Amino acid sequence: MKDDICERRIIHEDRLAKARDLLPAQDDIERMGNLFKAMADPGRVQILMALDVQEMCVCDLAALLGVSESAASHQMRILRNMNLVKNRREGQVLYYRLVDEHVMQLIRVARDHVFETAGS
Amino acid sequence: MKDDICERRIIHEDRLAKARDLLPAQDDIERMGNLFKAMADPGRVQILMALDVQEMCVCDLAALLGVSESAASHQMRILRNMNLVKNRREGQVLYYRLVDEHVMQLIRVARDHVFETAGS
DNA sequence: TTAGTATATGAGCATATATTCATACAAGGT
DNA sequence: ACCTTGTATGAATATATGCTCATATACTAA
Repeated sequence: MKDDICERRIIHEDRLAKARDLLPAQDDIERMGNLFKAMADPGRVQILMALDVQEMCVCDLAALLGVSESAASHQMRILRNMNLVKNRREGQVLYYRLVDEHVMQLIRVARDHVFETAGS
Repeated sequence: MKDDICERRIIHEDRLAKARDLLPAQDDIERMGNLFKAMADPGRVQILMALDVQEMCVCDLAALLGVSESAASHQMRILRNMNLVKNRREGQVLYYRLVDEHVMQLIRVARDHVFETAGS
């Protein structure tokens, strides 16, 4: 039975074991990465910050970002797929808003971090 | 004097103005996006979660992720550049750790979000 | 100094991501 | 029924990202 990390140096086996112990399932890790990926774009950060204070429709958001409505719609799909926003239809207009508190918590911590580490 | 959003529909000018008002400078938005970008990879999420409980060196992290040490080093550079980790040299070994509380706060909120929206 | 270990980094390649364009769908007005 | 508006989506293209490989650097030991 071959060790799958055979050819690799391991300086601290204990730390490795401890790390492996506390990590969530690969599937959850993947989803966390995807969540951050959904926020890993300045346009989408702007969208989320804007949606924190009010509902907005796609064409408003497109105007805010200065991009086409198609591009904005693509962004919204990414945010929807990652469960960051939900929408409500009123006639022809879809109003988007954040799904829950988590999203804004992430935004706030990120903003704090950026402000505190400014210029480093 | 031409309006720079001339050809675009704007349904709610008031909301647009309000959103523009509260948004941070473009530069900060950019840095927030880059922060999330730094976390937008399952491997780096694992690294950050591991570093929350203990210092680890590059070869430990490479073993944890099951990737080459070069690949791990590249990941660490990304995390370093975005001010998520710092290191301490002890002889030939560089021990990495998280720079501050923000990083783990982001990880925790993301994990909560993922757990709560599981299967949707 | 020479050799060895731990890590960093640049180039090149494969894959992923974002935008544009064209088109499709959904709702409302006529 | 038709046309218009608001939004969604697929394909194509341009850019970005992550990996590997080769090489460079930093430190230790002999």
